[in-house]
Amino acid sequence: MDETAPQKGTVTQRAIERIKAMIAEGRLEPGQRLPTERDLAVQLGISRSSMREAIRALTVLGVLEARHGSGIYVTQLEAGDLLETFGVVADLSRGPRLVELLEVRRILESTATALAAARITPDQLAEVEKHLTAMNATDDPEEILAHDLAFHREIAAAAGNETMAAILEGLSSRTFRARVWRGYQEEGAFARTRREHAAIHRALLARDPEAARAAAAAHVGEVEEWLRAQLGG
Amino acid sequence: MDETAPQKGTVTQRAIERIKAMIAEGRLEPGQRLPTERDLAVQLGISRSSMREAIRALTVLGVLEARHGSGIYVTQLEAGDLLETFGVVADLSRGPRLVELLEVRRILESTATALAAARITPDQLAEVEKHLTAMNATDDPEEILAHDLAFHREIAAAAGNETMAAILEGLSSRTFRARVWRGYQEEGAFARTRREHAAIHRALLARDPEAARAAAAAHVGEVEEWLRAQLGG
DNA sequence: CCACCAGGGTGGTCGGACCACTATGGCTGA
DNA sequence: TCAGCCATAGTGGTCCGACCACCCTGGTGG
Repeated sequence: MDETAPQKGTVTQRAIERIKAMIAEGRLEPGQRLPTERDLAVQLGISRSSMREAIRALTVLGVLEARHGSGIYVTQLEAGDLLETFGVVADLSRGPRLVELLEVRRILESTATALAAARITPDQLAEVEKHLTAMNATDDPEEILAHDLAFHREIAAAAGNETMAAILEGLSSRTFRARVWRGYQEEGAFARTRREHAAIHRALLARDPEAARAAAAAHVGEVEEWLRAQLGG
Repeated sequence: MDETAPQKGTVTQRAIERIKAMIAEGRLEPGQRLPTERDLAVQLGISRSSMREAIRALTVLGVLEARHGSGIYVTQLEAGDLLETFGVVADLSRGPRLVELLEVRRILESTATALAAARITPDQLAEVEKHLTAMNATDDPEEILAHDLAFHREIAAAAGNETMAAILEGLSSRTFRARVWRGYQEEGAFARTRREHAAIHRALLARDPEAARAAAAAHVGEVEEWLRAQLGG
């Protein structure tokens, strides 16, 4: 019997787990710098190539950050860092799963908007209004989309739950919305969208959580139903 | 002027984007096999090392799957595949962010339970009851935790939204719950937990969505409040 | 005292070699 | 004839060593 080798999975996978464990146990603090790739490889008894694959994997997960010429650092491990990959799900989903994603977004966005109605500050509200106005003042689809995203992002931020905001960000990522919105807006949904945004804004202004929840749910629900019909027909 | 090189970011990062784009554009179907690492490296004009890092990154994201000796394949791109990384967020989050995660879970889980009350089949209900009974029949914390997880997983599955179920799975991952549950249950919360589970089951049995929503929200909310108090004190 | 810059150290890339595993096809034996 | 075995080619997994591109620091010269 040989008790030295745990030997499960690839060495790279083990290295990933080891580093994750070090962070989870607090032996590596957010923002802290790690040893060199070369040193880490020696410590874990693997080659630099395998270690680099592990580091790369943790980098795309938003756990580590590699700075060329400087070193490897643990990110701040904030919601935005770790949930950036959530956008990948939205970008690679098609068909029925798009509807499911919109359903999740409807649930979270309606709650976030309700919370925002109760907590939003005058400054944040002004920011929301800025994007609402800008959105209605142009005909450029690209610009409309940008302000639309910012409008909802500000509201999510005002809800005071960074994690929820980060998830919603992923569910509304540029490429995801561009794919769905394109067809939706081409059917002349601009007027309806404008009305729904106005309703959300009105609820925020009135600090009415229930109205805000309903308005947001209806807003996302419209797109959801349209997409469902697209797939069904 | 040289129009050949886009030259943004590292070559590995570019390779990741290229492959993601191929999948998003439908040039690579779910389950399909990719060219070999060596061929892919030649196609994208990079070294095999860099290509391997790109593949490893997409592997941990649940987009690709490498089978030793066989080849590299696109996953089915189902919710479970792509959202597996969501558990990392739960595992590496601490302090206030844990509360935020529980808040997200409360929102999604209450909705999922409400949907389940309306849609659950007799078979699924029997499965839920099985875990409920098993959970109440043992004193082994490990076993209780396992059945607790399964109890909620079955309910989430009955809601009929795989994406939501996958997110909840990540938010309830074993290590995440073990960390929070440990302290919570040590304070003699077993009885309360048992009562709350019974309430959820009763609502499912009565096919009462509103009661189910309330029971699930209260269930998660209890833990949420306890954790908030832990941090505050 | 400050601005500059050269050097060492870091991550990024490359090429090649070998190992571990899989899958295929032909061969063997019933 | 055909089922089962097995050599083998091809695949991903690992390692090594070299070089490049970039940063940061400390010394230098003004």
